[in-house]
Amino acid sequence: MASAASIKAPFDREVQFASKKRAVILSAASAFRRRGYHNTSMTDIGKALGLTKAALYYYVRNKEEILFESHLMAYDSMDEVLKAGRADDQTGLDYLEAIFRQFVDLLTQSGVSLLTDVDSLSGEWQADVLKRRTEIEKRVVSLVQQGQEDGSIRAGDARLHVFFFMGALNWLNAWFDTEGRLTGGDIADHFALQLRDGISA
Amino acid sequence: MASAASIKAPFDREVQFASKKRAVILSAASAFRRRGYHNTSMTDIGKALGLTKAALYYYVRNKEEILFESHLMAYDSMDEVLKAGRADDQTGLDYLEAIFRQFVDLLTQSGVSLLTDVDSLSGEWQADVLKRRTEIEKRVVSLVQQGQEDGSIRAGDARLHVFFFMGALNWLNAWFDTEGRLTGGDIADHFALQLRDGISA
DNA sequence: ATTAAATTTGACTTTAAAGTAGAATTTTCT
DNA sequence: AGAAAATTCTACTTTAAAGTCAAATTTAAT
Repeated sequence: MASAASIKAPFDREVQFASKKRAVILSAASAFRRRGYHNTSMTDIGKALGLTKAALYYYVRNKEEILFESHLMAYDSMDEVLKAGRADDQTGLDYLEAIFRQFVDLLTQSGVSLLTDVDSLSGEWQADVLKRRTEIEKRVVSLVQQGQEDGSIRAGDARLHVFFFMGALNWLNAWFDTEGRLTGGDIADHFALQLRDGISA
Repeated sequence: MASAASIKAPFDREVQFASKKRAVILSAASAFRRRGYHNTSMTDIGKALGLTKAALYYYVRNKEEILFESHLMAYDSMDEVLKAGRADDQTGLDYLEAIFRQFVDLLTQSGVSLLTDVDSLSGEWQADVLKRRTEIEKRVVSLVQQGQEDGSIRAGDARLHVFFFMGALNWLNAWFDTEGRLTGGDIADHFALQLRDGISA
């Protein structure tokens, strides 16, 4: 069994394989974000890594698996963010803001892509991804509700509150990397304020 | 020349042709919104109208033209909204809110779809669509700036203000028709408030 | 009723991209 | 060095969907 922290990791076959597979998925995800799933061919994905299309099939079963894993990676990152607990002195609104900032950071700085091509996934895989997304949405909705209970967030349909600012997050993918003069931090600051003012009590 | 208001319109061949072509595009746009451009085949589009795939080619040159026209229709509607002038007693913020409400109405009630598949358009067509979108964005940004000048909207990068709430608009497409219990009006009300609070001075 | 134009179709070709097979190469281990 | 395993390649097949075309049908006017 290979431990990620092991000094031997670079010589461990499983670790090698996993990290290459990960590279395939990350690179593809970035292309999907920029040009869309269907406008990115397996040949393109290979080329970006200096590989031939056929070589990719050593790491993944098919193209759909890449899309699937791209989605999972994004949701894993978001779950990770959501894991961090809330400090006792934080209001619900403060906490929500902190989470949202980290979401923005993920998208602008960590190369994580929130993809919209769920419909290109079939059956089971699509269901899995939608489940993950719904799960995260529910947790964010519940954060909003906590804020409403402690009086830091104004009343109103919590789900609509969430859809509004999650839209900003998704839309980020469409324009961000084409806008050179704004840093991820700038955007996080701005968006956090707009989120806060938009729903504070 | 066929006038749309003419009593003879139903017997006018050009009018017939135009309205059928329009139906093709609207129906396709709705499918694109729900399942995505590449997950909707010409056969699907035909079937939805009780036609065979080949019949569609009587109305459009190719599939891409449908996507192109879908985009244009959406932007035409938005331009229409933007045409309405501002009343003298309206603050910049009030005016922006009114515009935004109408955008929401378009998407929830008028069957207009704001598509994201710009990358599936090639060359000239893609450029045209992006130009239209940029144009609209600019006008909205300028509304925000007017609000900042009259003191109704707080300071800050006007483009970021706009990207935030335009994201909400785009994201609407992804979830709206799957949510039966909310009317377009509900959403417009809620979103208008969240927009307003998010950027008011 | 006939005719001409408009509309639609069934049956086809084309195309782009996914996916596969087996050979070739590189890496790791002894 | 030699063998075995891992990795990648070239060349191919398959597939799904776009797009075409000549013929059939429908519609509207004389």
